[in-house]
Amino acid sequence: MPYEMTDLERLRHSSAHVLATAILRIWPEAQFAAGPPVEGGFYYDVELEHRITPEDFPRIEKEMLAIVAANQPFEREEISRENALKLGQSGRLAALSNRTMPSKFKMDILREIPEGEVITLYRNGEFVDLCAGPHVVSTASIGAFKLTHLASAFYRGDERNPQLQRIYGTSFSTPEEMDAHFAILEEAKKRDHRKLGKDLRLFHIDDSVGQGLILWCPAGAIIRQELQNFLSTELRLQGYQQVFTPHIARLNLFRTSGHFPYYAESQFPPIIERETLLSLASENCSCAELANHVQEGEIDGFLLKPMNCPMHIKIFTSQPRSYRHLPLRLAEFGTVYRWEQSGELSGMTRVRGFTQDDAHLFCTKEQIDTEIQNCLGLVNKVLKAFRMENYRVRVGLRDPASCKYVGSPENWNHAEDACHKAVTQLGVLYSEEEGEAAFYGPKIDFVIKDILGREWQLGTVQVDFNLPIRFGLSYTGPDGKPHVPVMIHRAPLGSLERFVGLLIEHFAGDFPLWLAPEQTRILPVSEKFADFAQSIVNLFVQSGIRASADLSSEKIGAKIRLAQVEKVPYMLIVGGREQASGQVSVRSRKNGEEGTLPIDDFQRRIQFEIESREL
RNA sequence: GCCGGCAUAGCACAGUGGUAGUGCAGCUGAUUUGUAAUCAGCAGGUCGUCGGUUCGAAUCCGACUGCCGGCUCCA
Repeated sequence: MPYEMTDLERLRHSSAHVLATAILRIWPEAQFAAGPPVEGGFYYDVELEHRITPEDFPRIEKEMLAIVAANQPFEREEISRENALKLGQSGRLAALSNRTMPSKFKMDILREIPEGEVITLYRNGEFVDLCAGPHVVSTASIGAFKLTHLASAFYRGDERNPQLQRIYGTSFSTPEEMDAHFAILEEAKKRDHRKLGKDLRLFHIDDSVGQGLILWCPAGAIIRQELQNFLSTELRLQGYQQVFTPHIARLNLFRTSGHFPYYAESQFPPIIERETLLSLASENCSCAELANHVQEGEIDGFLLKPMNCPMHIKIFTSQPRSYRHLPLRLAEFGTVYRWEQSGELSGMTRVRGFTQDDAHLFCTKEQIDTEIQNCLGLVNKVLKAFRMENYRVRVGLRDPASCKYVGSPENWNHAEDACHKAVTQLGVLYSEEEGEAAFYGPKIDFVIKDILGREWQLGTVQVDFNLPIRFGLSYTGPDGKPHVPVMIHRAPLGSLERFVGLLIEHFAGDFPLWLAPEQTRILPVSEKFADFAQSIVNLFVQSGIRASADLSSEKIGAKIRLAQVEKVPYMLIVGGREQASGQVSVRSRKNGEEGTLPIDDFQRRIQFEIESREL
């Protein structure tokens, strides 16, 4: 598929060629694979005996600078497949001259190019590369560049292939743009939720508890609780009912749902009952045999739930249902556990135990369209409440070539149609992507972009024609006959862990008042006014405002500084004048001094700000 | 999981084979303060864990654990 490169991508792609040229000047034997532009820069994958380290960067950058200064034009040349292969055989592709070793990766890539497609070379100076282009006019167009970091990557991302050294860099047409880029990176580093989470004591991950398992500290717990309260209110308004279900369930439940065999690789291993284990041990059962028994369903056990749906289904089936009960909307802040690969874990955004703001809607086929629309409306409303508006909507459809999907084609068509209609009605930008559906049904994902341009999947709405069949769900219709309901899974925030992680970065730790763990701090100018300060705290706490007093013997400047650093939204400075008049001197974190107000007035003001969830 | 880098006090860091340090935070005392850091003292460490080399290891070697960056973007 032809893809239009942006000007910046073209510049960075050309920068990758300059990087390769520079590396070849130092190590002529280097073998290159792919060198594309990426978000924030470019890279080139190289196979080289010498292990490149950051200490090599100045040397490579010096050569790159010389190549840029030499103003080498990029020349495009069409070539026949035979001649390209000949060049590759003599090591001339991605090289400065002929070499003893053939350009193996380039020849491999060459063989992948479909018959009939135009094959092109790009040259700058002595460097020749097999490349579809396009490129900038000349190396001098690269106004600023810098090598940034190293990584390793398997050729074509397949771990059976050779391991290559990946050298990352970035480039821009002017030094000013590059400075701005690094300034943004610096800012992003300050906003990193892993750093802020530690500084502001929001959460903690402890090795002795386990990788990817979040401990919510008191301050973080307040934020989570506020989010849950906010959502719970919305759920009540939209006719949901909240439920609670356990963290584990019998393995057979997940065999029925299909999660166990299908997601086995991404689940914590099953828990086998002690008696079962002892009896198997007495038969000298090996681990392999045990695993086989579990796999084949010959013994039961328990599983940490990877999904909440089967439990909600069991609440659905706990009593006879009729069409009058539908739609039945069961919601739960349900914690699920998934076995993410250790290298994939990161802070709160990629974890092994997380809490979904989950719900399952049981409805009739006729109700699907309305329910999906309402779900999308809810997600939209929630994201707007945080002014997280930099997102796109992705509709995941079947991959027509794959047979991994469960459910009849008719049902899939119906579901995909309903998603399409709902997204269209929502009136937001969306893309429909084949192969992105879940195995049980099509889905609509909300993908949000963070400050670094990384995309995170948050909210999701998924239609499921499959589970109702697997669990034999039915309701009595107006005709008095049983009918199969349709299920919709949906989570507006996705997971509270990931959402809070992104929220920390979104607000850079400066939470709006309604989310702030400590909303206001009373700062007496001296210990003489400690009692007055404490009385204000008591008053506020009784009214549900999160307040505390700094009764240390520090000077007022130090108290203010500490409150600023700890990102407390409001500071109330109190001394003799305030005590005499029953007032407080208000200082806001954002705007500094805001003048003196009667205590009641200030209290009303922030209560309004809290209740309206002002940003 | 794989590759690379990293691991020293609660946090940020110094210390490259010879008695483990600095700043902030903490505790104690003094100070009683008016809008972003008052002063002094004290305490805090099996230098991630285990093993090896050495007269001697935070430092050199190995394994493990954890963290960070990558591992999709293809000529």
